[in-house]
Amino acid sequence: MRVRYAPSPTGDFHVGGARTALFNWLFARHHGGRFILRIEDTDRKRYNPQALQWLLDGLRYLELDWDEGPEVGGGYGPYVQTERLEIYREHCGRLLEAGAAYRCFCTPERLQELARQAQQRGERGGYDRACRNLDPEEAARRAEAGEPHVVRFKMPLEGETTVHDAIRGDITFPNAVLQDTVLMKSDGIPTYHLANVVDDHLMEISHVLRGDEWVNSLPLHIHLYRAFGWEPPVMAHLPLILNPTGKGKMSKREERAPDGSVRPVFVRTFQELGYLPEAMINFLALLGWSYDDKTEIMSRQELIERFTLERVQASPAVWNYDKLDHMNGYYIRQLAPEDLAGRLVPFFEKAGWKADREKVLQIVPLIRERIKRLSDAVAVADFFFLEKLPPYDAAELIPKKGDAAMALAALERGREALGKIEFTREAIEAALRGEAEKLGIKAGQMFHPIRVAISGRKVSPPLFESLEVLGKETSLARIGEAIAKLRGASGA
RNA sequence: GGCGCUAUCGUCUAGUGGUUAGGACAGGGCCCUCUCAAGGCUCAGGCACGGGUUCGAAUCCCGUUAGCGCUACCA
Repeated sequence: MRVRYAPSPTGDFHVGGARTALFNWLFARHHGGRFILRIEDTDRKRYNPQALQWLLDGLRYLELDWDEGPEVGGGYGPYVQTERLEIYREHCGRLLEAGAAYRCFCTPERLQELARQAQQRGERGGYDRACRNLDPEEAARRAEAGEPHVVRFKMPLEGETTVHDAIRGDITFPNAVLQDTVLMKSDGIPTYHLANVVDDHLMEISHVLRGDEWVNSLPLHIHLYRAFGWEPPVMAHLPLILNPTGKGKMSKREERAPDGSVRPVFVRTFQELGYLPEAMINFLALLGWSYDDKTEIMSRQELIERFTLERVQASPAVWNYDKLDHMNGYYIRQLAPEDLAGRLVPFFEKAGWKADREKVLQIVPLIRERIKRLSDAVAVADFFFLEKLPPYDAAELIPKKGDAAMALAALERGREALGKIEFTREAIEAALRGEAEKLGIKAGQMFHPIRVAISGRKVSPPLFESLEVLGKETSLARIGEAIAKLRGASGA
């Protein structure tokens, strides 16, 4: 079995595309087939030279390896469509010769006018097939003379076309609504339809798994295969991914909110935010596919073993960031501490901190249950790395049902007690609890000011462990700063 | 507008004629607890509507409605 993922390099690698790639990849790996990557760059206007790199990087991040395609080659190349132009021209010629297609000399202006008139009538009608009945020999002469033209496919005018989709079953279209679609543009570059069909055949693709937005062009594709005298591959249209709002296809753009947060839609952004490839794969696999009534967490290997087309959903799926975050958090917690530490280091370094592995390894147990994305660790663990704590208000130091005097007492007694002990988790806890008791305050009221003093925040990783990792010197210094801040604020 | 696809908790889904309609995320509560998490227990929440077929429909058929997609010399 041979399947392909055939993206168009027009922009950033989108999660919708990643899902399509993943289903093809899982299908190939499950059946021991080949996964082919083909670049469909026939749209010169929207071509983006960075897109290919984004795509390749994204596939590598997700660990979706391709057996044939760019960089790896293969026996059916080239795998970039603009390097195959001669092949399409030759095949287009065959269609022309067989009378299955015709040259159309209608100008863009005429087409526009046609559309305008249709709209005036409240219709949407397409091309009027004015050139369909031109004498082929005369048309050939005009083309020879250099007259600009496109090549259109001759769709049947009457009756209906029934096509088969492996997921949806038979689908029937009245031929009257089908268009004489352009196969070859006036610049000699084929449209998607021609190039795609020709390549899928020549590359011996056995199963086409693509997005649902293509079902309406399936009749054209099937007629193309027939016109060439080819057997079409098994066609399967995957359910679309919808926006979290449920309104429309998943957005192709991501905008940064004023606070810098993003709702990622590009694979690159998910990677930058610290989504684990194993979580992405697992989540994406469940978007339009399921294994049974209980199992959701599945390794790459399990996914490969279990993936079948039969269990692919026909209905569209709404993207759910909460579920992805949950899953990513789960996978983060499953990571061995050394592994997690290694993955965290780049994020800390990007924040500008000296993050040696040893230190990160100490921090990992304190934060692994508190992050959903690797990048979250930066905000959670900042106080371990920062030389100077970000400014906070003295009022933050005051515990619940307490006042400045209580905070001050807790800090002063805490500092004194901590100064006298060996800095281990157990000793720290014992010392702090002891002081709380002596002061006649609740343990929480004792811990709160110290937490804020060492982390600069009301919410932090576990206090005793944090103190231990921070070390005696830094801890006492920060408590000292808090005392000074509190004294200053109380107007002394 | 036309054509096509789809329709089970808010969301992802299990379910293929007989089930107390199951699970997960999100939400509520309780437990654990130094904050926040994580974890455990638990509650609430659904077969779009209307007709058939059948002894019996979430499951099969038809219609309605709704959502989405396509309707380019873009893919």
